[in-house]
Amino acid sequence: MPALALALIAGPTASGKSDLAVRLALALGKRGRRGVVVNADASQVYADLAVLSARPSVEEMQGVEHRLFGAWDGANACSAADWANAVKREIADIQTQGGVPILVGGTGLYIRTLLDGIAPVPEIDPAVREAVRALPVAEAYAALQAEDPERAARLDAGDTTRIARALEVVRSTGRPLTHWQSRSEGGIAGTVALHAAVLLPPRQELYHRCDTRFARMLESGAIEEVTALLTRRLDPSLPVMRAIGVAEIAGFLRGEWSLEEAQSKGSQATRNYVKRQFTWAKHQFPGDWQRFESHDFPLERYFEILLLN
RNA sequence: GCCCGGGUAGCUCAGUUGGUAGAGCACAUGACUGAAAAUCAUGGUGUCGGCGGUUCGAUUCCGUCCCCGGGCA
Repeated sequence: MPALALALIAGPTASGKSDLAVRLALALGKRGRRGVVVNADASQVYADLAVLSARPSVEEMQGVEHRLFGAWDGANACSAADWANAVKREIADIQTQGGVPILVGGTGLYIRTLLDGIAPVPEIDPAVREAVRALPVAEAYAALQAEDPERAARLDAGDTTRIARALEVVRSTGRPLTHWQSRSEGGIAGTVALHAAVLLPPRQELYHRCDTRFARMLESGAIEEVTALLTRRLDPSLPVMRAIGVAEIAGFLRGEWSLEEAQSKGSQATRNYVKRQFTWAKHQFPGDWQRFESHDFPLERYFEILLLN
């Protein structure tokens, strides 16, 4: 049985990837195949963030089915593995119906987890997690040096996220992270015919688009969106609360800075993020995935094989 | 016009009792295994406003001019 087709359009924020995904779906439609766009972005997953995560609008979707956009309530944190499990079900479902899933997104870790799998670390005891995250970094690092010196040696002393993760894993599972990371489970790379394209438009152009994009968000409901989110009084450490723009707009709403400042902070955060995505896309995605540095990506030619079948 | 502040990195500002300077941010480069729009690492940035003077040596002291604030007229 031939491997089932899976398209992937990856790239940084503001690279125009969502639009290309829709165009690919429409092109498939013209040839009698059904393309379904599936979200591979960590923030677009949350229902609470339509404007701020630049979720495609109904018009932008152009009648193409989209899945896993706004699928999580902000009160629930979605991890890379959570997303991978959900997306696997969607992919299987779409393929069963003869459709072609078109993954689109910017979260490298999510995409890697889906394709290569991830270490089978058991669920972390919530009490352990809470206690670990309450520790100041220096203390957490000192604890890690005692409990998992091997991992501690490989981490920078200020890397709060990874130090907390390593510490919660040893404490909750009784084994160090390296033990679990010696193998990865659940990857689907070997079971699909993957057609991947990585978009990397000129940096300066992207930065410019980040600025206009955040300005437009402020005009089109981002402030209202954050107001609504704040009334939920969610744990500020939840991913939904850390999406770009939330803290920037919240500060404005609290009167800590002007709208103008909120805008420049938000644009700045977006640009910084784009740089990180760039570095990931360049070096972390498999080397045989084609990178496109120009803005006119030859969609139909590149996905020719998909469109012919 | 006079009196005060001030002029140092792209920005905001430290600092040098005279030995040509430094933080944060920006920017650049990179890392990335269950919160990843997260977290972190590394790295330059430079006529120290101009011109003179004193000095072995001035960004620092002196003179003068220019520019930006604020005040008084």
